[in-house]
Amino acid sequence: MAKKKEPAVKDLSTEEKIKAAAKKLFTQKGFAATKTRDIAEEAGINLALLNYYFRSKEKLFELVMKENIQLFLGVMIEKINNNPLPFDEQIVFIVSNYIDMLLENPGLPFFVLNLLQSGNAPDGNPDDPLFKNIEKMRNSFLHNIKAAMEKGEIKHVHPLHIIANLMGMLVFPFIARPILMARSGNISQAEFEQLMIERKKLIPEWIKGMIKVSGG
Amino acid sequence: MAKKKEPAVKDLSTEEKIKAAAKKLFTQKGFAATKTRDIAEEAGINLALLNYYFRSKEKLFELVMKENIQLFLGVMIEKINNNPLPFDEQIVFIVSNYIDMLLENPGLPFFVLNLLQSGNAPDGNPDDPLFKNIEKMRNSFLHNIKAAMEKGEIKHVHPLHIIANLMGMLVFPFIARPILMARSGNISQAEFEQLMIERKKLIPEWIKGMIKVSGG
DNA sequence: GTCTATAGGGTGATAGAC
DNA sequence: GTCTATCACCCTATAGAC
Repeated sequence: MAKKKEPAVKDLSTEEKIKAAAKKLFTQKGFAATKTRDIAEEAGINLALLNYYFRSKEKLFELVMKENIQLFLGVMIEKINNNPLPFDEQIVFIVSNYIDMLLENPGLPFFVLNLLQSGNAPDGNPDDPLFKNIEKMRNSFLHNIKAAMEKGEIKHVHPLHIIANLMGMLVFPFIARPILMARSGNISQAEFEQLMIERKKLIPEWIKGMIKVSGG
Repeated sequence: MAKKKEPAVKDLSTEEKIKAAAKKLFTQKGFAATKTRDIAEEAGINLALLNYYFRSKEKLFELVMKENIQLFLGVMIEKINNNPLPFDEQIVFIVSNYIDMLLENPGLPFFVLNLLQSGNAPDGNPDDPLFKNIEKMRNSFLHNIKAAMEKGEIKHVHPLHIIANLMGMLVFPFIARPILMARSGNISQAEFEQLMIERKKLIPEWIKGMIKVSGG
């Protein structure tokens, strides 16, 4: 904390500039397709500085990308684990927070998917701490779904259907945005965001419709 | 058609072997992360043959990947355009065909997303014929949604919500499969397929719940 | 048609001056 | 801390023998 002397004027340090540029390019194009030279150019710095601050392209990738998600995941896992909330309201909470996060980091889902697909990313294997944390969140939520089912609070379907639907509805618009916003039917940036905000209210309703105990 | 002499015994020609290997690797790891050397090895042929049959890595990519989807898209677009079916049944048709296709080509969604993300793929721009065809399918479906709304057949919501939800529920399990099938909660290959087959029946029901005219 | 050998170009990383 | 210059490597693509 006292190690580094920050300039009074916060005009983004070289280190921060690199991180920002790297984040942009990595999320946009994935690991393999991003060149260190592109990052240097985008940051307006010299190529050598990249290796001076971060040991390697891999290390930079790991650092930059994970900083974002891990923070978010930590909060979510904690909230999902300690929940006295009825299931309906858990959904509302998850949806709202997720969409807020995605609006701020629209490139993140694609990055995570790339990571999971293994091979494109430097450590896309299941032992990756990020993977572990996503799995953890999944398991916490899975646990809550099962609990709600046993209480008769929600319908009996395979819990993975619920997770797949919830996650799909949350994340898909962000990765398939070029299709949704296709040229001819044109949709502006503002309209896209408006739709996503609408979804904060709609997704919980849709999910509720799926899990509602119908028979009594 | 008469240009090339096919061997009587269909023991996969060198050309076919390359295409098969390329398809596997490209869908698995994306364009940038796939090396021509890997393709050659996977196909059990010499590296030079790859350039002999297909002019370049790019050309091979384009050819191999698009062959699959374009065929499927053509059928879907035609069916969606000429449809005397009520909206409910259109959904059933789309869902059923889509899931069948995805079970046969599980790597395809990720490939398309990579393509759309532009930069990773050689021609991930919106002028790409594949992109055009996806857009075409989207627009056809969009048209049908609007028609059904005007007939009062379904509820009034922004049509893109419906498309996003339908596509998300169809496609997401295939791209996020490593999460759904995560280690600890383990799910086997067979169980995954079983779930997807279940979804053929369930997704139309869920969608129906979303678009049902409630008031009368 | 299939191979070996290599050209030709780009990428990540570092040495060393300032 | 920042730069220039350069190395060592790996990749795609091709020339040329068989």
